[in-house]
Amino acid sequence: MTAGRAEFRELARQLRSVNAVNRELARHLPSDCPPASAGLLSLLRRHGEIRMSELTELLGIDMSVTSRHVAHATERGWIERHPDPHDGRSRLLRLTESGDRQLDDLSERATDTLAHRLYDWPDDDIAALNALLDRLRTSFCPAQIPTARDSSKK
Amino acid sequence: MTAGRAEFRELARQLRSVNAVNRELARHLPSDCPPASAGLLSLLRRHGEIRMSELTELLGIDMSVTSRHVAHATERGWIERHPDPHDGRSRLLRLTESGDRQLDDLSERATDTLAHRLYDWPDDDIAALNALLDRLRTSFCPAQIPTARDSSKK
DNA sequence: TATTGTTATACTCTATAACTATA
DNA sequence: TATAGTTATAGAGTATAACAATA
Repeated sequence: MTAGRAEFRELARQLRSVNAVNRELARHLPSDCPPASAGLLSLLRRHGEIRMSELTELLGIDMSVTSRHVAHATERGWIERHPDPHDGRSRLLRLTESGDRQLDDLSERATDTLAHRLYDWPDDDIAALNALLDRLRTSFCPAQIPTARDSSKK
Repeated sequence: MTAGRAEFRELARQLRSVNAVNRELARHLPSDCPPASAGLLSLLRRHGEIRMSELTELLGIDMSVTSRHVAHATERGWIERHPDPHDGRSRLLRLTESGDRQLDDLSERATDTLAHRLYDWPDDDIAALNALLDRLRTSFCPAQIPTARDSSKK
C-alpha cells in the first residue's frame, strides 16, 4: 500500500532532524576541514576519477558551489585537477595520497562518533537504515555515475 | 550483534546525502519562509508552549541562533513571545493562528514533494524509515521535553 | 555567582548571474 | 550556439564571545 500523507509529513520532520546529527558529526572534524570537504573526498574515493559536472550531480548542488569546494580542497592538497583528454572544457578530479590519508582520518572520526552514540544499535538496524537512506537518495537524485569498482567497464 | 565500523562509515555517507534531500524540500518553500522557520513552527506545534532554552535543545543549535530565528518568525507574526510567570529571565513561545496556517501550508508543500518523489514507496518502508530516524534523533539528542497533548489533532 | 536570552561578529554553505574557454 | 567551469555577489545558517537582566 502507498504511504499516506501523515507519514510523509512525519518524514519531513524526521529529515530535518538529521541536520542536528550532521552538525554533531561536523563538530568532531579537524579545524582545517569543513564538512563540505569531507563529502567531496568521500565521493571521490567512491567514484574514482570524475568530472566537475559529475561531482556536482552527486552532491546535488550548483556547480559554482562545487567549484569553490574543489578549489578549497585543491589548495590543501587533497585533490588534483587534471585536464580531460576527451574535452578541453572539462577537468578530471581525483584524490591525492594526502587526500586519501585525510579521508581515512575523517572516516575514523565520524565512525567513532556514530559508534559512541549508537553503541546499543543492533547491526541489522544500522543496515536497514543504510538501505532506506540509500533508496531515499536514489529517489531524489537518480544519477547514473559509475563507482570506482565498476568504472573499468565504462 | 553490534554494528561494525564499515556500516557506521556507510551511515556517515548516507546521512550527508540527506542534506541534498532537505535542500530539495527547501526549494519548494514560499520565498518569505526560510527552512529554519519551518523547523521552528513544526516543533512549536508538536510541543506546544515552550521556552527558548527548550526549543534550543530540540533544534540542537546554539541559543543565539534560536534567538535569531525566533525573532524572524515573530516579526512575521507566526510566533508570540510571552513572559514566563515562573522565571523573569525566560520567555514562552507559542504559535499564533497565522503561524498555524503558515505551518499547514509548509507541511502541504513538503508532503507534496515527498509524495511525488517517493510515489512508489510502500507504506511500510516509509514507516520503517520514520521509526529508524526517530531513534537516530533520540540517540543523538535525548532531550526530555513534553509534547503538547493536543498535537494529535488535525 | 549562575542562568536566560540577545546582539555583534565571523565563517560556512548555497544560489544566481556574469564571465571565459572550448565544443 | 551550447556546454564546462570559474568568479562575484548576496542570503541563510551557525558558533563564539560579550553583554543585560534575573535567579
